[in-house]
Amino acid sequence: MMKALVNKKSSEQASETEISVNHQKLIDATIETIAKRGLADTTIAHVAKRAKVSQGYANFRFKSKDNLLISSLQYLSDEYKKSWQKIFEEKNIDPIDRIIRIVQNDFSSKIANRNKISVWIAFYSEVKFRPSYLTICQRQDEIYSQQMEKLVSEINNITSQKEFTPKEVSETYHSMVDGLWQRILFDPKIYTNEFCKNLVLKYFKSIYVNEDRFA
Amino acid sequence: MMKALVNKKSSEQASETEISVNHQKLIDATIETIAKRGLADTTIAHVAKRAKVSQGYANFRFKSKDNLLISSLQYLSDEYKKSWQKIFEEKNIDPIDRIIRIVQNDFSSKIANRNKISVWIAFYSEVKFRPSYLTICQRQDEIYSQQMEKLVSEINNITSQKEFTPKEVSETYHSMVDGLWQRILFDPKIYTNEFCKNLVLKYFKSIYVNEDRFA
DNA sequence: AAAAATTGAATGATTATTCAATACAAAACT
DNA sequence: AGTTTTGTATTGAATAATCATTCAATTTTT
Repeated sequence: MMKALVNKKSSEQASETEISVNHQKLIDATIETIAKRGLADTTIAHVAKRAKVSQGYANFRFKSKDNLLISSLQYLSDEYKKSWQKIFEEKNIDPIDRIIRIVQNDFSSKIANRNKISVWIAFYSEVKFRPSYLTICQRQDEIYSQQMEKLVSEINNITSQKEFTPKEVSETYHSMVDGLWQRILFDPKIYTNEFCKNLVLKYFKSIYVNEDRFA
Repeated sequence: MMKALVNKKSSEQASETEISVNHQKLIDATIETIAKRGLADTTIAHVAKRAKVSQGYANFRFKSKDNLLISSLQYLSDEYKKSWQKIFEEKNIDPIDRIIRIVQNDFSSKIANRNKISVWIAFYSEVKFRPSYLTICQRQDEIYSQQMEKLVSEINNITSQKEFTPKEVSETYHSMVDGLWQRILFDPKIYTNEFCKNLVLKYFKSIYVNEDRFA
């Protein structure tokens, strides 16, 4: 009923947009619910209530709870991907500045906050048992790693750093980010975004010794 | 009934040992069940069946499912702790050799295998909602970090490495390990234990440039 | 008025927990 | 030694709660 009122406001738009509104509201509500209660305690009833639609509708709209969860993970993944794709696609930017932008993004408060991280880890924890979760996570990793290696390769060329291969640097960075995200969840007082970002920059400094921008 | 037969075999032992046998059987079964089915799909019935006791008994013995899960996490944590405590306590060992032993342990097949890792991450994912999980994980981390920093500090002294503080090196190492464990879960073909171990050793090489043992 | 969107109560499946009944071991008694 | 009694360990079926899913009824839009 309250729902209907809200929709009425945008009733001039195409019905597809209408559908998208509810679609997105449910995905947002799912992510928020997982963040607030954990995946184990995320029920259709909770999500529906938060999205202000009926329980029956939530199920009807996504066909199943499983499907709603998969869509939410996909959304989260797309959101993250967009944020780093933008940086990789920027023109006329020095490779080192670009990688610094990547690090800043990975520890920006929009990406690396306790709510988002807890949702990521909730999905990670089920990856072994839900092939669809695994596929979404792997696809994301693959493209990120690919672009990252290319970028590191450019930096290696500029700096004539020979000791560490692009793959090694990229993998090390990636694992550090994942590990630090986890630790933000454990103890956000100690692992502030600033602390994490600086730790990673210092890692780059250890490899590209003469490069001041990593300080 | 079948259970009774098994118990009879060891009936000469003290009854406390008897109790411990079932206690441990249930904890083992819990960890195995989480590894095989995931935390979300781990029911008392599954655990009891795997431990070959009745469902009622499993609950009775641990008072509640929650309590059984906490005990299992505590067991896992203790097991891991023992493995690195042993290395930290070894006498007459060079600091660099000691840290290499630590790395070897963290990526030994007994510690860093998909089953164990999936159980860890299952618990991690609930850390935000279960204070008892958080406490267990934090306590472990704290002691590990403390010993690690002390060890890195010794190495810094020997090598007169000044650029990176013990805390920085220790945190970086720790986050890399957590991140790599996660990646072993995603793609064990690429992230073999050997690959991970070498990546971490290479990180140390980047810091302690003149030290050949990290190669 | 017809079609589409949305509701919410009913259903059936799953599951932690309880507890009366049983099996067993140890102790007490012939 | 054998029998009975007592206390403890264990069972498994019943219970009650939770939850995803369904769908007939209602509301809204066209």
